[in-house]
Order: sequence, then structure tokens, then C-alpha cells
Amino acid sequence: MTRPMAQNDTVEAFLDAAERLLITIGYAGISARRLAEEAGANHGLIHYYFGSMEQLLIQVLERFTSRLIARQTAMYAADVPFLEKWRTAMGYLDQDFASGYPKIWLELQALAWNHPEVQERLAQVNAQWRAVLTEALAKAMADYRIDTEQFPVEAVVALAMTFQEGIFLERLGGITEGQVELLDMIDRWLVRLERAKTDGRHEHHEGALS
Amino acid sequence: MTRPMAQNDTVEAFLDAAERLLITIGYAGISARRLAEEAGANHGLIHYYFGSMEQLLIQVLERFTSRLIARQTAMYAADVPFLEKWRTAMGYLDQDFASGYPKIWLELQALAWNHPEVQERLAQVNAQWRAVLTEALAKAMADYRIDTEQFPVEAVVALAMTFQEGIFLERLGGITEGQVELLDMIDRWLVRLERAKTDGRHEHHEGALS
DNA sequence: ACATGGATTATACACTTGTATAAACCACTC
DNA sequence: GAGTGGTTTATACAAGTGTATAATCCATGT
Repeated sequence: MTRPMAQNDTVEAFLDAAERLLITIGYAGISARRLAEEAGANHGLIHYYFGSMEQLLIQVLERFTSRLIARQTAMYAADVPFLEKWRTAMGYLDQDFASGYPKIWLELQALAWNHPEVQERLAQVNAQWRAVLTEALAKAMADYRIDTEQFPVEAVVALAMTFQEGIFLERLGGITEGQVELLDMIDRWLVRLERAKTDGRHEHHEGALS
Repeated sequence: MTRPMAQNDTVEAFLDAAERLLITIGYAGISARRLAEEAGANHGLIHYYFGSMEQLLIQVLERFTSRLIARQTAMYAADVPFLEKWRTAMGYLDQDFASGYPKIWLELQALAWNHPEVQERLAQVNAQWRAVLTEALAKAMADYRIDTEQFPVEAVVALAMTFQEGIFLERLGGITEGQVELLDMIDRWLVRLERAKTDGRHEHHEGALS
């Protein structure tokens, strides 16, 4: 083992630079030389360490998605009321957008639309995310005594996921109309469920949507 | 007026070809020569008719979004129960995906993330779409006697929009899990509202979400 | 019949693209 | 201190990029 430090440093510099460029100019604007400049390294090293630009972007994807899953898992695995998990997740929204996180995520999605191998990897990430969310929501719906025949867990999970992705998409398009009201509405709704649960009058809790 | 037919034909051929390429390879993969080949025209004509590739893509955006708005407006402006409008909209989903419609839409979104002028145009489209949906939903919620204090119209509109965009995004990523169940769930919920309305017992209709 | 002028073609330009490779570097071991 | 080998640099290459322009085509109006 000669000098793995230096190697890792350079590799990470490239991956970091790639994420930065995904945020600022998008995947379509990333070229080998532009990336090397951003990373403060020689562009010949891309071939040396990654073999090709495509392989580099795939490594960006791998690193980014593994981080994403780790966070989602940690958040929803906590043993706290679902309301609290939800608020934590929603609390991330603003700081996430400030950090450029969703831009990276959606740029990788856009990349995947035209690259089947990337698409497959993202599908796996999606599946893991869905699994985490399913577990958390199944537990929450049991706690809140929600009728899973009228409201199947998979359907609620799908709603939560499309909701989250839609929020990302709209915000990245610079659209924020109605989102505060929507988040407030959901919060009030969860508070009501939480209250109904702790009240103990479970026989028939009305007013969820009317 | 020399030969406007021919001119229009060529211009349309380029715009059509661009839409086709957005579906198959995405905006990042479109080059002037590849586009001209797809359009069956000389690539010099791009400069002749559009001035630049960027202007061409903007015209693609204009034509596509104006069609989109026309359809949305026509659909939600009809004087039928909201349930029917919703079913029509959801019925479009499958055939839309078969036609590549959402791929074009999302590719243009992805383009907009890194091009402010395009972003502005898409924001306008979004605003119009929101306006149409707001009118339809406000009417529906009044019909269904939904408490707009607990469930503000803007919040419900935002939910409907993020929902639709999330569906597009997931399907384009090849993900369909839970979507059928979700659409069924929403449909059942709307049916219940519709039934409650026609029954005439409006004093206190329970069971919306429990 | 012929000139007009928009439409089309072929070609040219300077530049960027991804990838490859030989040379140079340099911290380390023997 | 010479040699070793991973790391880095500079450079090369063919191909592709967007844009521009002169030449050509050809349906039209006179």
C-alpha cells in the first residue's frame, strides 16, 4: 500500500467537484476539463482514476445515494411519534434546498432518464426509501388506528413519496405557492391524529378530513 | 408573402424532431446535426430559421407549453362533476406516458434548472396551470362542503400539483409501486364525497379519512 | 423568358469534447 | 543514492460542437 491517502483525496476532490457542478450548471454542462478545474486537478486523472466520465458520474451517484439512504433510514428508524419524524423531515426541506441537495438528486434523476444503468441504481434507492417509509407509516397508521382497507399502506406511502418528489421539483422550478399552506395543513392533520390517539377515544374519531 | 407553407413546414419539422429527441435522448444529447438529421433537413437551416440552438429549444418550449395549457384549461373548464374531471385527468396518464408527453415536459424542466429564462417561462405555465386547478378545486370544495379553514384551497391545489408532478417523476424513473392503489384510494374518496353531496345530508358527513 | 429572392446546400471556421499516452515528478525502500 | 512505482503533468488525437457564409436551387411574378 503505497499512498492511499493521496489517492483518496484526489478521488474525493473529483466527486465533490462533480456534486458542486451538478448544483451550479447541471450534468449536461459538466465536461472533463471543467470538472478537473473545479477539483483543482489535472483532467488526465479522470482517465487514471475513473476510466471515463460516465464511470465517474456513476461513482458520484453511488456516493450520493448511499448518504441519502443512510439519512432517511436514521430519521424514520427513530422510536418517536410519527408526527415528530415528519416534522424533522419537513424541517430538513429548507436547509436541504440551501445546500443544493435536491438539485443533485434531481440532476441525477434527469441523467437516469437517458441512461438505463443509472436508472436501475436509482430504482434501487427508491425501493429502499420506500421500504423505510413503509415501515414507519405502517406503524404510524396502526398507532393512529387508520382503516387500512380504505387507506392501504402502499397507497399512503406512494402519496408521501410523490408528495416529497413533487415538492422538490416545484421548488427547483422556483415555485413555492401554496406549499406553506400545504405543510401547515398536513401538520394540523397529524396533530389531530396524534391527539385522538392519546385521548384514548378510539372507537370512532371523526373530523379527519371534514 | 413568398412561400410561407414551406417555411412553416421546415420549422415545424425541426420542432417536431426536437420533441422526438427530447423523448428518446434528452435535451443534453441534442446537437444541431443530430437534430437536423432527425428533421430530415440541413443543419444550416437552424441558424437560418432560429438563429441558434437555444432559441430553437425555447420555441419548442413555447409550442409545447401552450398546448399543455390549452388541454388543461379545456379539461377543467368543463361543466361536469369534479369526480369526472379528475377521472379524465387520471385517464390521460397512461396514454400520455405512451406518447412521451411527460418526458418532454420533464426534460424541459431539467433544461430550465440551468437556464433562468427558460425557468421563467415554465413558472408562467405553472401559474396558469395552478389558476385553472384552483378554480376547479374551489368549486369542487364548495360543492362538497369541505371546510376551507382546515383545508385551504391553496393547500389542496398545491397537494394536487405536487401529486401530479411526483407521479410523472416516479413513472419516468420506472417506478409504479403503489400508484394504482393510490389512484384507487383517491377515486374512492372522491366517490364518497360525491355521494355525500347528492345524498343531501350535509349537516355533518363523517368518514372522509377514518 | 427572365430576373427576383426566399429556401436550401455544402462547406468552413474556431473551439470543445472525451480519451489516450509518454514524460516528468517525487516520496519512498533497499 | 540509485532505483522503484504510484501519481501527476503536458500534450496529442480524432471526432464533434455551434455558428457562419458563399454558392446553389427553384418557384414565383413580371
